[in-house]
Amino acid sequence: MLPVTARNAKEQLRVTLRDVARLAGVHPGTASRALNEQTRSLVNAETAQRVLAAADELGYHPNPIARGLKTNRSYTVGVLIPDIENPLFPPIIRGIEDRLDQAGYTPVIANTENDAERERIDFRAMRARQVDGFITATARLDHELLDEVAGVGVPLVLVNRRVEDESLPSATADDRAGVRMAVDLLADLGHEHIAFLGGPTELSTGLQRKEGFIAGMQDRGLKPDPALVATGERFTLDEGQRLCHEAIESGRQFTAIVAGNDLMALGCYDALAEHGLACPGDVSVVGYNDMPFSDHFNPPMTTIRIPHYEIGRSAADLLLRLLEQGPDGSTQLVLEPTLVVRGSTAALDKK
Amino acid sequence: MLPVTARNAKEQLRVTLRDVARLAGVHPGTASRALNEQTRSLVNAETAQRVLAAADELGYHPNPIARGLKTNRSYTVGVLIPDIENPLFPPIIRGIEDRLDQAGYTPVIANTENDAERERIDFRAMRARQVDGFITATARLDHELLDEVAGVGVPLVLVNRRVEDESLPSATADDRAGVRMAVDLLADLGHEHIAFLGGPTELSTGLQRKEGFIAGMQDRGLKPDPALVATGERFTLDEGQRLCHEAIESGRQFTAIVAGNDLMALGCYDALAEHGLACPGDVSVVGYNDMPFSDHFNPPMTTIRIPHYEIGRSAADLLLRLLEQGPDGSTQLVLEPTLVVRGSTAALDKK
DNA sequence: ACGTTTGCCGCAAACGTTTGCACAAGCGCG
DNA sequence: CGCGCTTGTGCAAACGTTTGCGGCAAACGT
Repeated sequence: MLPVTARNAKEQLRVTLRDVARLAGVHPGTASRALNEQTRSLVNAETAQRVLAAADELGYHPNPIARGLKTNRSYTVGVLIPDIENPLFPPIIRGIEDRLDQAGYTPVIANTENDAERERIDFRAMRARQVDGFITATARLDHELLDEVAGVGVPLVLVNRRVEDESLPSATADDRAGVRMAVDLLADLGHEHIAFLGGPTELSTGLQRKEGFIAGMQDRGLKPDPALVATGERFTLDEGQRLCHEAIESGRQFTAIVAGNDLMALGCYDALAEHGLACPGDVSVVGYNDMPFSDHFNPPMTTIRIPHYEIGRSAADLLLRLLEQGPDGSTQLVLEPTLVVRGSTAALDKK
Repeated sequence: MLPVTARNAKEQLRVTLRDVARLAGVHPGTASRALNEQTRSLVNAETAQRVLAAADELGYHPNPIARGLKTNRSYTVGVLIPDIENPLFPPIIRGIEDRLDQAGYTPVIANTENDAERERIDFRAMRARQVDGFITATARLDHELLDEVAGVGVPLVLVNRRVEDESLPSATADDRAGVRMAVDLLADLGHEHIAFLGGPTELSTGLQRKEGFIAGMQDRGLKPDPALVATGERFTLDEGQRLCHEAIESGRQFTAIVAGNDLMALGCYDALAEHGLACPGDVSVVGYNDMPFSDHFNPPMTTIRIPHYEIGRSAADLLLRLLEQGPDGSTQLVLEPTLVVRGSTAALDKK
């Protein structure tokens, strides 16, 4: 036999549907119908009102676990992030979270550390947890995983990534256009020997930026030096640094760098400095993403701004549409990037 | 190796305990016992083996929702972060996630935007979602919320924050010691007029750093100028900038600043620059946290390093202990900070 | 030989919902 | 006045687990 207070506390903790049904003088089933928007019409308006009042009085909140068991929905969505320490992602996450919250969904975030195996594990774990859908910024999705998703029919949208065949809905910025703006800026400043130190081409961001670079160069009548078009294995500072070192040590001549993203650009800063090269004095650098703080680096970074928050929000939006209205083709949402000129680029000093 | 992938994928959709039991030729109840570490001893070793094999063959993963319904546990913990865009937090989150994953728990992260109301909402929402415990970096916990937590008896640990009465377990760095190191450095460099531009004193981080500053100054025989000890409303760049402006415009003389955290220090950079003051030429600045990228700012920031990742990990550790072994007093885990000298501090130019 | 323990395991009742189905009024209509 | 139809509600069976209880052998003690 429990002490009264303990029982009270316990019941306060867990006020169940049965309790509100009892208070309202109806059957739990009826209470359930009254509480749910969609089924409320099935019950007498007056009764519904009574149930709502009772629920309110008791401070009833449905147990999502029980509900989920019955409905196979968790009102939860998995969010896969490749590297949460990349400042690019927090704003995106914020966008996703805001939009999802608003619709009553809760994001469950996992950090895959850019590791395919870990990605797979997180993915499975989340599916086991019955997430209703996925938003992923890690588009290294191998086909096995893709099939798994498709086979189960769980909605998935990509954020800041795309897949080649455009079979998956996505919210991204126009990467090709973005780096063309970078190339244009550099060309306008008089640079002709421009290196591209990009990210892995298995990722759309890596591939499209590289393509954009090549195209942009050709448009300006410049010939990209194949030895100066490198692709790193990850979008990290270290990789940027490594690539930049290699470029310098290759002996090829260049006066500007278009980096795969801001992190890689930052790596270039380091490599340049280690070789006694000044930025932008000797070499101009432009990044990509305009991630938070890139205006505070040394020098302030010239980069391509993409609307982080909106991209996240849009991705969530896409997913919600999928969740609530079923598949409607795969929408490819692409937002416009803009050029932000700061201190890491300078006009070429003609000698 | 792997069985036929298609079948694997299909069956993974929903292979239930009943299926496993059937394949193993036992009752579902028995299968359940065999599958769970703690109850495995209740079933014949050979039978258990058979069940395990069956589970493996079918690729069985228990449905956490159903399990949670029965056991009142979700194997999920709520993580409350005040500002996910502050680079300090991602590494902490990573630490939390790593440790939690390892124990089979999933973190559910919410970003409270430093807003008390939103904090309350997130808190409630998570409780409704049956999280087993909380890790929170937002210690603005008002008493109502605290009572709520205590009343329900749901475990909670603070990360990078503490409460005055030490009634709540926490994992933090030694804030007092940290800023004393900052003061010592500055004093060693010859500075006597040092400003402290800190964060809100409702937060332990704000309060303790301020106290550490006063104590550190006194130890060095310096008298803090009350007009130069300011406390901002938030730990943000903007607040740092505002405070620094005010300090400069106050007309009081100072040659160094101890900032509440790296973000605020960055704000000081901006304010100083706007007033044509050089850092560290005219004014030295030291931050706090050594958050990612503070080595790449202009100038590279002198700051106090705290072990972000370990703090997160330790917090998770504390919570797990609470979860699995019940309350054992409130452990206050405090880790040691270290001084990182970079370019934002310089010896005072004696005139 | 006969209780009694012991070790395994099956049975079924939960956990808090949702939902198909049945059923009871009430009502209009022929 | 009975027929069918609508509207509102109750009933009970799920959803996939865990777990107390009891049963049934086999092993044991005397």
